[in-house]
Amino acid sequence: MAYHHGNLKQALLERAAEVIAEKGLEGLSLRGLARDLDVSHAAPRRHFPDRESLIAAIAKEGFRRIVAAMNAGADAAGPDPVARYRALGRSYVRFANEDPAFFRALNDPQVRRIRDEELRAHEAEWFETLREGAAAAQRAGWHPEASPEALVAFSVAGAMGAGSLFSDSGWVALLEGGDLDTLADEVLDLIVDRTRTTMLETTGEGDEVVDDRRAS
Amino acid sequence: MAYHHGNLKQALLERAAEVIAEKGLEGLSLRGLARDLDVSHAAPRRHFPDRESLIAAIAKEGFRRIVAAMNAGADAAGPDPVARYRALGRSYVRFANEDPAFFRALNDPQVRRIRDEELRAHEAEWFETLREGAAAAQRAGWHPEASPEALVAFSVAGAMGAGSLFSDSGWVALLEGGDLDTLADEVLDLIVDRTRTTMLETTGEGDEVVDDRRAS
DNA sequence: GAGGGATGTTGTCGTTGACAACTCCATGCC
DNA sequence: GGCATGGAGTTGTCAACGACAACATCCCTC
Repeated sequence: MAYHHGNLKQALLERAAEVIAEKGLEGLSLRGLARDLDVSHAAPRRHFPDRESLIAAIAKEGFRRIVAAMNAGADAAGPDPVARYRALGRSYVRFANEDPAFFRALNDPQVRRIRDEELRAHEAEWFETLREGAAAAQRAGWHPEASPEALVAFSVAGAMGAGSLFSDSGWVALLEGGDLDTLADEVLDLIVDRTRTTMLETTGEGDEVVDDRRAS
Repeated sequence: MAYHHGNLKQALLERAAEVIAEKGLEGLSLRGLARDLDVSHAAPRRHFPDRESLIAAIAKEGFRRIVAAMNAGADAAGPDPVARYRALGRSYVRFANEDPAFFRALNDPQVRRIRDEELRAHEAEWFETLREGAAAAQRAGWHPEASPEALVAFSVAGAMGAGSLFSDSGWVALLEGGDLDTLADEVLDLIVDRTRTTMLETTGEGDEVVDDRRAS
């Protein structure tokens, strides 16, 4: 135990998440992590060949978590596709607030430049989660007039924008009044806009709509 | 002219914008700029005491430009407040595509951490531009049911999200089909959603609505 | 019990941001 | 005309960092 750390890779990832939360991504250094974990400055290299690969690993974990959070939120919202769609977005914003380190890692331009096959697969999975949620909502009568791809872009933009806005203290300071959670709910309402849903009379399923605001 | 550069400060800012466009913000180094401009490594220090102040200057210029672009777009959209509001967002997204260096600088988390009074003033000015646009649109009958602050948050989130989405080649690659400009227009339509505007019969001004898609 | 791979260490190099001390030069003032 | 002043640029240096190489140690397996 004196020589070998035991589980350095996991420890690096955990400490890295802490550092990102404290000082941001640009404050993350391999040597700093090594110091924090009492290993030599080159030890991290055994697990991550360079700084970028460590960041990529963090980002992958972030996508895993956020997709899991979104799916969990949707499942908690019940069967109605529009409610599920709303829960996807709400969970995304919630994640941005509750796990800012990972959220920042996901949207950091430095991360966005990384060309890593696995990372792109995780990105795509997140994207597809929103795509399928939007498509299901549209099949259930939401925005029947819009093109599916426009709804995808609208969903992605709305989620990323709301997440960025509410997780950035600088922007939040410019928002006047009220509870942030309430405001986020109102923004989600504007995005989802249930009045744009044409109720499908054939099934009647859309009539008893679950209120997903408190669901996740 | 051999000793003095003549206009090093401006040259630094211009070259910095180029570098950001090429390699991103993290690829920007004071020493690199000095090399590019054939001055000594410490020369930039006379104009920008540290790297952060240079980046802050870039970001300030970016906010100036984007506010100008948004106001110009709104003016070109005519008198209808909802059309003007839509043009604000459309101009923002257009700016994100046409001037990616400055757009990235604005939204970079590194920039968002900078505590610079002038920079915050510029941020606030941008924010207020959207706030006033949204408020005017609401006074003209747009989303009369929503709380004003929710509309502000929705507007900011929509603009930032759409800008981030369409200016990031990684996300764009996941969007299927079609022309990006058209898709951006459709997303703006979903955000603005003219059908949510209650026409004010008293003035009748809202009846002849300008189509602001081609306006800016 | 002898490899051999995985893990960690020491040492080094080039780059960078920050800082100090010095030099150059334009301008204004006596 | 000579000189002070301060803005602008230079050289030199330091600490921190990422990357790399060479070496050391540990553990597992055959």
